[in-house]
Amino acid sequence: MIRDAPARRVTIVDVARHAHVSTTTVSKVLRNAAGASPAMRARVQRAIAELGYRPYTGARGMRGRTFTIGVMLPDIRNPFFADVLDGLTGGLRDTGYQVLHGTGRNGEHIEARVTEAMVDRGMDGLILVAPISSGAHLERIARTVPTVVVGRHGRSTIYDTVADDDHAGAHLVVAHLVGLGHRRIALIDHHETNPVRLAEMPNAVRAAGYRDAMRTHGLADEIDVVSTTYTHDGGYLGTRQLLTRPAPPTAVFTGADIVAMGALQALAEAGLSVPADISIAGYDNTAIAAFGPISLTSVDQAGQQIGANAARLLLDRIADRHTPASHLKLTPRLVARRTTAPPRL
Amino acid sequence: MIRDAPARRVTIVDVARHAHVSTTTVSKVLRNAAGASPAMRARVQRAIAELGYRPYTGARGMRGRTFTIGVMLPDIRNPFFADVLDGLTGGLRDTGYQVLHGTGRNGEHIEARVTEAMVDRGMDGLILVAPISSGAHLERIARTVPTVVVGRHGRSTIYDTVADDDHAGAHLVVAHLVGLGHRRIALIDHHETNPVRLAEMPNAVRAAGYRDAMRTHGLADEIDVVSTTYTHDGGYLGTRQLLTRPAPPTAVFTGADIVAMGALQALAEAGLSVPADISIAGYDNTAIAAFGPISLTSVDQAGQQIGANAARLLLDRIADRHTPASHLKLTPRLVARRTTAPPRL
DNA sequence: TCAGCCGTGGGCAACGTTTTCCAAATGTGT
DNA sequence: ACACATTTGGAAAACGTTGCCCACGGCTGA
Repeated sequence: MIRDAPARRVTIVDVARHAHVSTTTVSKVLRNAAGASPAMRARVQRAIAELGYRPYTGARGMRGRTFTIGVMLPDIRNPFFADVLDGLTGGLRDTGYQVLHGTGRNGEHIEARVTEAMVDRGMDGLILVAPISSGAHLERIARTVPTVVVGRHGRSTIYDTVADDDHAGAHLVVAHLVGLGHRRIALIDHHETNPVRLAEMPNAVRAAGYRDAMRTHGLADEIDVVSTTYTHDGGYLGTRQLLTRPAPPTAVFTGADIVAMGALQALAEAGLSVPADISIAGYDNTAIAAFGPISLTSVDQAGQQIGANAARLLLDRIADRHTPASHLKLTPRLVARRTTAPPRL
Repeated sequence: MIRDAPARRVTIVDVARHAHVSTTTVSKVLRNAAGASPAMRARVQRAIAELGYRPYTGARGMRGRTFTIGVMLPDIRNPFFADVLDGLTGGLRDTGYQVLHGTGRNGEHIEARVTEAMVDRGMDGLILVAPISSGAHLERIARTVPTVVVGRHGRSTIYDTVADDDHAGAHLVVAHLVGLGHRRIALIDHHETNPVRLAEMPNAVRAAGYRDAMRTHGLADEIDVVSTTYTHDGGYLGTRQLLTRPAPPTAVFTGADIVAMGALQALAEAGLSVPADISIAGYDNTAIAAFGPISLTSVDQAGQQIGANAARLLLDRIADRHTPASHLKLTPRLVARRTTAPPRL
């Protein structure tokens, strides 16, 4: 025989029998609820340890709680989300909640599947990181289970949000580049048509911030936006497109570090050197930006803090569903590195 | 009032009442089990759609299945694991299973918490990617729920495994470097003392493969191993250590791409250029290795395929728990790029 | 015509836990 | 010693789903 018949799981009934008490008492000890004497507690604890009992979450769920927090991440490859996740798990440590995550893959359909799967599994709270779902879907979810949305700028009354101040972040970058003497500053943006998302998604807000900052610095005529995608390939293609301009930009602001990577690759292939020929700035300050040989100027939006705050808000929301929704906006910070310098001449 | 009282979830009873049938019939339709006429099916389907009913997984779990596959990832930052996850979810698409993952953080304690949480949640199958837990723990898990272990070389009779042939991979790298003319080829390894893991963990097998290959090429005397950790910092520190050698190596094989990143940084700081002064090879062929400005020579272990195979094995294992355990070993491939070249002189 | 057989739909118990209620036991103040 | 409050432990009913049964009706074949 290759593997034993899977031994029946130890249940609360087994523990009760083994400790010569009722299941009620065991349950009280488990939840350390009132109504069990210290002596009983000790006895039950011992039985639990001896039998290696672990409560079955499915059954607990049927009575209301699963001690599980679901986290929807759009993309496991973006290290910024890893920072957020670190902050989250840090904030949820020692709370008795277990964090499980699912990947939405930046697809509306897959994202809906993941979030509904989490609801179906009776999770006690949800954290949705940079979701692309419609506001209506988000509100429907949030009405069912306490929810915090990270990295999106809507001001729902139903769910809390934590986001980076992307508008300010874009201003930081433009100000930095203008300060270095640049005027032809282009933006590589993530193409977006949906009007709701156009207002709420970080990329849209960054783009708006860029336009606004350009105008503020009297560079309204130099506004130049290429719409691609927030991917390595998007940065590559967008940059190639920019290089065909009659007067190519002297600096490119990419809305995300990965996009900047694609841009760097396109520039290397075109034989242009950074920052001598052209300056590049990213957004997110991911580990790769800090990496020496790359040394990308970027905007740090403090993923860990965002995650930690989201965790805190979620715990508050679970504790009381009736307080008004909070909307936190964290201030970003420019990290100037070696991919930005004054333009030639 | 800020948010409505969370509406009671629609249950199978509601559907049954709405369709004027029994819950049994609804259940049959849900699982498309035999014993329901086409007419009934249609009626029930309509009721389900009208009410927006979704089965509650917790209750299903109590009857045996949760349609959930749990994936333990050690570290969400390593893009290689993202490849594995892509392969996994690809292989599990359209099976009705939902994938949820948890992070073990390369900590024995946290990893145990995550895996047990998955068991507690009644998951139908588990995929453990590069776990660091003891073999005993893994077998205990696998006895409870169908389990596939990815990236570890033990040959358990209880769980299936899928791994890269790390021994062969190390041979590929050494052969490549020797072919370029290198003799002083050092290895940066992950420090490991636990004897079981020493035999089973990929890093250990890579190290063994390195030693073996060096001997094969008559370079037994040149074997030089620095033990640090498989992190960026580990690569940085290990490389600094190697540079203090009386006769520093002309080539460094790092057991992972991230380690190579740290190495590159240390070399850049030391004013050495790659590959003119020293060659560097990594392992995993992560996206960053392929990235133009880096262009790291690496070993591709086909994360997607590993994941897809793990998914297939798991589905087989769920279908039949009694077939003997399979142990797949996938052949890696060297991807030579611009960080390796013949040594000076 | 009738025994036997399917096919169809439903009743009901079970899964493991929490929680409400209740009874018994214990303690307190006279 | 007695009434009364408090503490302690347990019985039992949920929670939502599945799957084993069974009953009923219509058909088949002799």
